[in-house]
Amino acid sequence: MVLVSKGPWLDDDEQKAWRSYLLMNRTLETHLERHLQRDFGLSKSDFEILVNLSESESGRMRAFELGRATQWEKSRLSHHLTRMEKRGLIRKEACDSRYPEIAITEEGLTAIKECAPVHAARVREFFVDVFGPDRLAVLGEVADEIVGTIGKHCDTDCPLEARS
Amino acid sequence: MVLVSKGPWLDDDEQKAWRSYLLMNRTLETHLERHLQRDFGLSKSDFEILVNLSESESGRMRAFELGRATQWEKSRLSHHLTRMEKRGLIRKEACDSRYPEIAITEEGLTAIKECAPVHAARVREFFVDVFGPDRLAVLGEVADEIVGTIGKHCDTDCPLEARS
DNA sequence: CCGCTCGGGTTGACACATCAACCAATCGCG
DNA sequence: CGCGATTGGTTGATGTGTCAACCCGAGCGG
Repeated sequence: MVLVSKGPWLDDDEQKAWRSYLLMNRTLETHLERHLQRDFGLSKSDFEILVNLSESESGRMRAFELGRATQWEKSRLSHHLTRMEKRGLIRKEACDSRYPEIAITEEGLTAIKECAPVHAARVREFFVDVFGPDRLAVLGEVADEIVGTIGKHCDTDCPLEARS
Repeated sequence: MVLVSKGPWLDDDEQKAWRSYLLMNRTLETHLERHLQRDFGLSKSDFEILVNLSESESGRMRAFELGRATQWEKSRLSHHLTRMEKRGLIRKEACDSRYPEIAITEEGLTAIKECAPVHAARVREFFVDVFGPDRLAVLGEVADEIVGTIGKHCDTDCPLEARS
């Protein structure tokens, strides 16, 4: 346990930074997601699945690989995959006499190929370019530290099932 | 329209930073929210509403002031307030022969007073202290820039109703 | 006075996330 | 062999967010 030097409460600067961060998050997320939805009819979740599938060699993965890649809970994954199948973006194929594989469809492939560059451009415009290379590098470092810190904390603390 | 110097796609460093950022977000959010829920039975949304109410002088606000403060859509706000009323955290009072005011209840007040310091401590531990003052200051700046950039972009572009 | 629009707010339908319970094939081990 | 534990996956209930439609009291032009 770290001795908290300044007490548990946040001082004004810290509050301000934290709230700015929260606001940035929400703004970025809703902006990106709104456009994704409006222009291509895809949600952030759809996008994430399709990216993972399309980046794999065969365009097909076992569900739990997707789970590992996305860090989703299995039930969320299952639900979302059935919804995506209904919309024709993916297919569940029972190939090797066991658990099904998830395959991207033609439709899903064209969808992701259309929207990925546009999405990347938006990320560049509103995130990468505003940060600039130096500050972006710093952020990357800190982000990894934070993930590491929480990870360590959880190892000794909370019963997350989303571990490898 | 800015001429994108390096093309729409992200290079490796940018990809890495962006994905680190996304992962940090998810990790932080789920961690904080999970604990808030587990320890106090409050969601992030509950917390946000209660903070705003408890920070106001009278402990009561008009719904659309909450809307302005939280940047939520009005329907989300309405739904969530009715749910919170059912749980006894707030009350809707029709006071001045017009639209109702939202008042925090005793129960809501004790809830927020209990959980706020613990939550703040977690934010300090996993966010503020990992960043450290310098990097935190930088982040605050960038965050505001990004919010500003998206805001400007939206003024001339998208029909967000969540504007003052 | 009538009919307008407009702003604050509610409602309903639907998409989505989470939790707990369940199912079924397999593996370890007696 | 047999049986319990584990693993990969599904299901249903419930809480939450979003969109579009609606409601209703003001203000206002005629």
